[in-house]
This record gives sequence, structure tokens and C-alpha cells, in this order.
Amino acid sequence: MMDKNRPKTRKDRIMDAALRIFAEKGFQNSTITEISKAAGVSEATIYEYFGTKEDLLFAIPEKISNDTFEESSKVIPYIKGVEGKIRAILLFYVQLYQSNPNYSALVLLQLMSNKRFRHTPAHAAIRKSSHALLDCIRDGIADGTFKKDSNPYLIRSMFMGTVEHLFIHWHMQGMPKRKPGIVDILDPLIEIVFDGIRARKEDSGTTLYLKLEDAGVLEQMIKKKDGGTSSKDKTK
Amino acid sequence: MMDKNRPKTRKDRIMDAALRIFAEKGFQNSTITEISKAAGVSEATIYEYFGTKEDLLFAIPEKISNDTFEESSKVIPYIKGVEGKIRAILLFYVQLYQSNPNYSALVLLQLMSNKRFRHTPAHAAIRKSSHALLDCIRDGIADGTFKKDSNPYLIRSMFMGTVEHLFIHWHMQGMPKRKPGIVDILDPLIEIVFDGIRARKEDSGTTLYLKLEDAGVLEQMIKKKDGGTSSKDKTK
Amino acid sequence: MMDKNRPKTRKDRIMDAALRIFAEKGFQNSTITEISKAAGVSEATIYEYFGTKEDLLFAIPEKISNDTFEESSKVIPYIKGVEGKIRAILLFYVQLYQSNPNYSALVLLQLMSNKRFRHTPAHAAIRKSSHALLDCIRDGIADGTFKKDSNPYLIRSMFMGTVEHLFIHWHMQGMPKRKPGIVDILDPLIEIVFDGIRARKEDSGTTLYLKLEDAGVLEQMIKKKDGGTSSKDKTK
Amino acid sequence: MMDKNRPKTRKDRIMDAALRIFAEKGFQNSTITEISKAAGVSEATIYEYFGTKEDLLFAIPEKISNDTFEESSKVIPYIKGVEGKIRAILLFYVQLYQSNPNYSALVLLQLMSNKRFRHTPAHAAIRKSSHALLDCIRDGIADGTFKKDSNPYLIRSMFMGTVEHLFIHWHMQGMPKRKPGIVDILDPLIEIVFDGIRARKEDSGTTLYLKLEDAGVLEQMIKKKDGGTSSKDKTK
DNA sequence: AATGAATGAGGGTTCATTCAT
DNA sequence: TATGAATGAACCCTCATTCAT
Repeated sequence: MMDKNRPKTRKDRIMDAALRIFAEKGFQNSTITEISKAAGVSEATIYEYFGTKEDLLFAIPEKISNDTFEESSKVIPYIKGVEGKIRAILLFYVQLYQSNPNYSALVLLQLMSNKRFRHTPAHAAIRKSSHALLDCIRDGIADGTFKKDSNPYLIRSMFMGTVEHLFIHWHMQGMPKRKPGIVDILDPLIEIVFDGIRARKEDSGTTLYLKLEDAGVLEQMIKKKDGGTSSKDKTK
Repeated sequence: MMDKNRPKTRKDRIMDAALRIFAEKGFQNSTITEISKAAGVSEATIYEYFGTKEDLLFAIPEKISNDTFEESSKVIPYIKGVEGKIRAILLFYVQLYQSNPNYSALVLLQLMSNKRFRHTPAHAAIRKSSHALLDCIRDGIADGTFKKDSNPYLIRSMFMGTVEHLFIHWHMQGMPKRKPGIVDILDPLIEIVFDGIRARKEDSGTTLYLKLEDAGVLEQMIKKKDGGTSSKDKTK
Repeated sequence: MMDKNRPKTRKDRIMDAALRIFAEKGFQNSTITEISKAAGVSEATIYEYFGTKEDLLFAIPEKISNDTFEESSKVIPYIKGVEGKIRAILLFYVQLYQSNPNYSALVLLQLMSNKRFRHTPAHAAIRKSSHALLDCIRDGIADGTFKKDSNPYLIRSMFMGTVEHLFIHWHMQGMPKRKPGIVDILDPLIEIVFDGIRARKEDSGTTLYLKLEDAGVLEQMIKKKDGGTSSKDKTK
Repeated sequence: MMDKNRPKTRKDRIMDAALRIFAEKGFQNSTITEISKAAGVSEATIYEYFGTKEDLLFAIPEKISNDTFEESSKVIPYIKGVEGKIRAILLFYVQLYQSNPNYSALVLLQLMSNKRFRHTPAHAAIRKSSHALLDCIRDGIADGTFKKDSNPYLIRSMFMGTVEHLFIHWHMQGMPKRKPGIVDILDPLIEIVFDGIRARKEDSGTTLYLKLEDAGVLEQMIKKKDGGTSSKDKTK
């Protein structure tokens, strides 16, 4: 990141212009001519820095996600507890998407449908924080914070899918002002998921044994409940 | 759906070919020429049925989602209980996406990024089941199944976002065989969300504080629970 | 060839225009735009008939040389004697080059330096008459018309190389009017080569068996031989 | 030629690289960028030494043919007899083409089709040896070595055309190894042409002696023939 | 003398769409 | 209704050339 006050290089100006235009009109509907004009350089200059229009497309998220990951790496390690870490990762993620809507539009609407994207350094860069999130979830399962039978991939998909869904539809609606910003949705989201996967020793159920006269009935209940629970196990 | 054994009309053949090709190569990378060849008609014929290439694009999900909604409408009303209904809606949704990967690729990867799509009958058609889902969640909040302070939009986003995320990444990876199919993820997903949002008085824990004098009360409780659980079983 | 009075098809018009422009300005300096204007069609139409600019380039000599070969095949077989046949083949060759200077410019100046040309049907078509010529020379060697130790490839190269050289330089000089046209050079060329390779038993030497009493007789002989040479001119 | 051990100047390195690349890919398909990289200089440096890409193209044969002509000028004047001189000129010509295939490819395949080439010092340089050849042939006609009615232009075209043809096709075939190198074709070529154009008084002389009463006449004839023959021997 | 950086100018190619038949 | 044939309108990309340093 270094000196952020350094005047923008040509390369940066091109990427800035391209990000905006790609996000607004879509990759295929954007022209190099338009980008070059917006960046104040000639078309040929764009090809000096980026071999093809698609290379330019991929260069943008590569840079942004690497920069962001670098930033987040300065903070995340100092957060204790998997829940806090997860919260922090998601917060970085959502804040990036919200503070840079062009970037989120690019990633969520343009890149997902590009078959070549997933063989790209940009894709790898984006997946780094996704991996970090998965690791936290696994840690939480391992250390007993979360239920042993939780599917970490599903948990991650719930977090990321929900956030992505919210942003995709926010973009599809033309990015309206939202009273509760998407960041504000983060806490309820996390709360619901954590509630759903937190290990049950803290569950009120622990008090059950206190006043039950008929242990047999309880046993049946528990068995039945286990049946439901174990059916979930199959899907793991 | 009508008579499914009727020989395919030209229009259907065109839409079939277009769906496949749009899904495989993306809307912009597909050509009318290729579609016309795959459909066995001339290019001009496509323009007889569909005014523009984009009209053709939108006609496909409109038909499919309307047909599917019609199908699901025959079943959903007869399912009792919001949880069961929600489960059923999601199941239809996932099964459609899984059984017709070209369709899910089209909707999730091609249409999302099309700005004109959201002013389209196709978009309205697709949103119908999304509305139904939201209605169920609201019902659940209203009838006390879910916590009063639940955000129904968030709940819906969690369901749909997670499913969409799973499908998007399945497509991005080239639709690999999955041992637990995405349908099988549905139960754990629903379980986690429901666990996270269920009103706590119904939690087995809270009621258990009561002194249980006889099995009859418990039995009723269990039946109630079975009702919910068994509804799930049917759909599996 | 069929009906030559049929109105020119679009395809023919394109090839005609392209031949002229390629010949005048060179392949690389000709533009599809210019050709399309000259042919009175749109640029896209050119791409309907010829996949690429280079395909168009190759299509022209393919057609012309096939047509010419077909024409010559109607005549050559009825000519008796290898010398006559060779003369006829070369005559066709030179007349084609002379009557269609754009074609000769194309073949000699544009195609020779194209590495892909030699893997082309056009190249094969052009080589057909070259093969025919080689066969005649071989026949001449086999039947004793030419010296047994003649190198047929060399003979052919002498004929074709000389003709090509003359045409190349004629083109390089801007195709000036030549008092003796290149066709008129053909006879002396053939005479020199034949003189150089004819088996010697038929040589004038046979007359020398006569007893020579004085130089005067010899002088007459020489004159006579000159007469013979000029008598051959009739075939011009 | 001067000192050949002097380290290559920048200019020479550029010309060397350009010759190779022009020959391999053709003038139009070669880029200044590629040449500059191969020469180890910047593109701008090429423009320091050569005003345009085409100037660079023309500078190469100008230098090579001048150098070669200079070399050949040291030898040719000391060869006696037109046949020997012709043989020597052709030998220089063929050896240059064979020892420097990039050069022959350039001259025969790239320059011929360049309309501006013929108004170039390079063209003039190349034509010098061609003129020398023509002069020799004229001398041969004037001094009675060749038939009075020989067309010197035709003779020259036969020599040069045949050689060029052989080289052009050698290049078109990808410069395959040839068992008889093109140099080895030179003798048969010259033999055939000379046989075809040699003044006839020397003809068929071998049988002449049989019945000649006056040996004096024969002697003169034989002497003349020896002059021509011996000149050939030197160069063999 | 040497060059890094920038670009003007242009060309081949594509394709959705039209329309006479 | 169906289509063969035609094209207008773009767009990506290339590259010889320039010029400030």
C-alpha cells in the first residue's frame, strides 16, 4: 500500500476507470475506447499495461483483493476467539463490498459468470479470505465452540451466500439507500447462525434432569430427538 | 405443463437450444447462428418467434419458472405448518436448479448481471416463489413459530443466498459430481436457521422446566414435533 | 467454365476486385474495405464467401489455375511429340500470365512469399501444369528425344524460371509495352534449351560426313542451318 | 569488407537481426519490437540508424550486395574468356544465395514484390552483377563465342531465372538439404545454355576430321573451340 | 547516443438484425 | 410461415513512429 498520496499512475487511472465502467455497463458492454477516454489515456496505452481487455478485467480484483487481504491480515490475528474472528472477517468483507460498490458489482455480477476467471490469480486472491473464514469455522468446531457435527462448508456458504445475495440484490435494485445498511444485517445474521450451531452444553436442555420423575419418558424423547439430529448427520 | 408428449414445437426447440448454449458459453458469447443451427431452424426463424436475442434470453426463464411455480402451487397449499412449507418451497427451488443445471446457470450467472432483466416478466415470475417464501417466513413470525424480532428478509436471504452460493460455486467448478448433492445440504441448512430463529418457548428446554406428571402431555409434545419432522421426511 | 455470359455472381465480383487490388498494391497493403467497395458489396459479404482475407487470396489462383488447366487439358493430349507438348504447355502458361497480368503478379509476387500458400489447394492446382511439364520432359528423355543424362528438374526449372524471371521483371518495371512480347521469347528459349539437350544423333553433324572440299561448302551449311532455325519461327 | 574481426556495431547487429527476422517471417509480419529485442537495442535506437522500417529493409541488401560485388570485382577481371567469366559471376551469385539463405529469401521473396524497391540504391547494387553478366554475354556474342542472333537478355534471363527459380522453390519447401546443392546444378545449366547458343561453326566438330582434306581449316576451328573450353576448365 | 513511454491511425473480423422471396 | 442472403455498425487489437529525458 505504501504512500497512498502518491499521484495516481497511469496504470491506476486505467484500472479505476475500468472498474467503474465495467461495473456500470458490464464487461461486454464496455469498450476500451470508453475506458481510455475516462482514464485520459490512449487506447494503445491500455494495451501497454494490460495485454487484453480481459486481462484488465482480472487485474482489478486481483489488486483490490490483495490489498484488502493485506489490510485485514494486520488486524485479524489479534482478535481472540473464533466468533470474534469470524465476525471480523465478515465485517471486512461486507465493508469492502459496501464501500466499493463498483468492486462488489464486478465480483458478484461480472466475474462469477466468467469461465476463465477461476483460473486466475485474481480468483485465488479473492479466495484467500474465504479460506481464512473456513479455517476459523473449523477451529470453532475443533475447540468445541460449534457443534461437532457442523458442516464447515455449509456454515461458510451460509455466511458468504447471504452476504452475496444481499449485495447482488442491492445491485440489481440499483443500489438504493438502505436504512439498515448491509453491515447492520451482519450481526443478526451471525447471531442466527451461531445460535444454530453453537454446541448445546450451554443449551437450556442441561437443566432437564432436575425435575423429571419419569426417566423413561425422557429417554424416549431424547431418542426421538436424536433421531432427528442424527438424520442431519447423514447429510454431512 | 400440458401434454408433455406433444412433439416439440419450433419455438420450444429454439428455447431448448438457446438455454443450453447460453448456459454453456454465456449470453454474449453465444450467437444466433449457433442457436439456429442447434435448433435446426434458420436465424430468421428465431426472429419470427423472438424479437431480439435478449427477448429470447428472457423468454426461457419466464417459461421455466412459470411452469415450475405452477407445479409447486399444486403442492405447497396442502402442506401444513410454516416450517414444512418453507422446506417444501426450498426443495422445489433446489430440485429445479439441480435437475436443470442449464437453467440455474442461466439464472444465477447470466441474468443476475443483466440490468434489463429486473424489468422483465421473467424476473417477476422468478420472484413469485421468492415472495411465497417470504410470506411463509412472515407467517412463522406472526404465528409465533419464529422469534418476533426476526428479520424475514434476512431469513429469506439466508435461505436463498446459501442455496444460490452453493449452486454458483458448483457451476464455477464445472458442475462436479457431489456426494452429498446440494439437496442433501438443505436439511442441515434449514435446521441451523430454524434453530437460530425459533421462538424459545417452544424450545424443548424451556417447557421441560415444568414438572411432568404424566406421559400424555409429553406424548402430545412429541407428536407435535413429529409432525414437523415427519413433514420433512416426506420431502426427502 | 460453362456459360461465360452468365452475369457475374457476387462471389466472382469479389474475386475480380480482389485480384486487381491484391496485384496492384500487394496483399498486405490491400484492405477488405477497398475490395468491398470495388466489388460493390459490403465488407461483411466478403466474409460470407471467404472466411478470411487470406482465404480470399488463395481462392483466386485456385479458381484461375483450375480453369486454365481444364482448358489446356482439352488441347494438350492431342499434340504429338514431346517437343510440341512442351511448347504447348509453356505457351498456355505464358499466355495466361500475359493475358492476365494481375494473375501473374499475384502468383509471382504475392504468393511465392506466403508460407501458408504451399499447403493450399491453390498451390496444388498451380503445380498441376508444372507436373505435366516435368512428365513431358521425362518422356522426352525416355524416348530418346533428349539426352539420357539430362536432369528433367533442371530442364523444367530452366523453362519455368526463365519465364517467371521475365514476368517478374516485367512487373517490376511497371509492365511496359514490350515490342517482342514475352510470348515471342518463348521460341528462342525453347530452341536454346532443346539445342542443349537434344540427343546428338539427329545433330546436323550427319551432313558433315560429306567430303568438304572447301570452306565455301561449310559456309553454305551454316547458312542452311540458320535457315532451319528460322523455319521454326513459324510455330510462333 | 575491411576488418571482419571488429566487434559488431549496433547498426550491424540491427541489420543482422532484421535480416533474419524479415527472412523468416516476411517484412510485413516482422515488427520493429521483435527486431529490437533480437538486436538487443531499443526500438527508438533502430530509428536512430534507419529512418523507417522500410529503410532498414533496403539497407540490408544494399550492404550485402555491395560487399559481395566488391569481392567479386577482385576476381572476375582476371578470368579470361566470356564463358569463364559468366561461370564465375553465376558462381558468386549462387554461392552468396546459398551461404546466406536469409539474404536470398529476402531478395527473392520480400523485395521482388516491393514496388518501391526498384527505385532504391539497394536495387541498383543488386543489378550491378546482373549488368556484368549481361556485358559478358554481349561480349560473347560480339567475339563470336555465341551465335550472332542470340538475345543477350534472354540468355541472362535463362541463367538468372533458373537460379532464382531453384532458390525460390528451395525456400518455399523450407530449405531442405539437397544432395546436389544448387551450386552443383550450375555446371549442367551452363552447359545446356552454352550448347544451345554456341556459334555453330564449332558444332559437331568431332566428326569433322574424318574426311577433311584441308587440315588447316580444321586447325583454326579447333583452336577457337579450345579457347572456349579451357576457360571453362579453370572455374570448375 | 540511447531509450522508455506513449499514441494515432487503421484494419480485420464479428454478429445481430433485416427483408425479399 | 420460413429462410437465404446481405449488411451496418462496432470493437479489439497492432504497430510504426515520436519525443522528452
